[in-house]
Amino acid sequence: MVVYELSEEQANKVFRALADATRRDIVRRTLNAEVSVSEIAASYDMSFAAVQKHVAALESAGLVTKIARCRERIVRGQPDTIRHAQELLSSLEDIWRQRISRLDDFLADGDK
Amino acid sequence: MVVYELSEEQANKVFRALADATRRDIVRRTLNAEVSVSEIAASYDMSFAAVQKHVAALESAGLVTKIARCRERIVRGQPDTIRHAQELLSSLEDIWRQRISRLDDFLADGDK
DNA sequence: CTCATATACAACCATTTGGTTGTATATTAC
DNA sequence: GTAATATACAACCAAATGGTTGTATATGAG
Repeated sequence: MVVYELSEEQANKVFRALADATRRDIVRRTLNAEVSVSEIAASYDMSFAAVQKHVAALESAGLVTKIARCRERIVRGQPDTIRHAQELLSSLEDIWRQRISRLDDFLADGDK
Repeated sequence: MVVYELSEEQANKVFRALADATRRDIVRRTLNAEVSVSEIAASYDMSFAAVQKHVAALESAGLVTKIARCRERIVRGQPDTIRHAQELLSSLEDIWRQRISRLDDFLADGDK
């Protein structure tokens, strides 16, 4: 199984993009249904331009994509990028598990 | 099973803390073995104080804890917080899966 | 054609971030 | 006691972030 890992720079962008409640909410909405930038902007108490910037940050991180549909830009959440972030976190957890495993081996060895 | 979810503010801190390659590396090292702040600082081409700040950011996010051992402060990675972050990402993926599931239902309904 | 809508983007500004150096304190080594 | 080590933390600074307003362009409605 080939897994396309995030580069360090991509990982920075993805986690940075996720470090904001508004952006996480935009990701949720765009994973749940097709929405335009205007529709997204209508939900938040900030300017259209501010929401546009949040969407741009998510797009740059690969967490959403935009496609033109007539006048509108439809924003789509990208589950693959979320999965990549999960895999990075899993690799951290694995490091911890391997350490525990080594510790178990050491204790077992001490018993013999 | 009770899962302690991250508050929005905690989630912001956790993802913000993970959005830096040096900090991710510190998390890896502290999950792998017990290390002091000085030992961590020796690995990076920046001042001790800068590394101290990175550790403080990780501690504030709950990704590491510090315990005093004589003069040293031993930094420990906290796998639980990583798991909480994973769960947040899983909940995003679930939203997408539920959407696909709804779409499948709709298509199946259209066939009958 | 004209008007309204949807988007893009530049310029600006306050706050936060990520680094620095300097100083202080506690503990260990001699 | 003195010197070296480990940490903490304040003050400072440049760059990035997250918001704003203003302007421009493209598309759809009448």
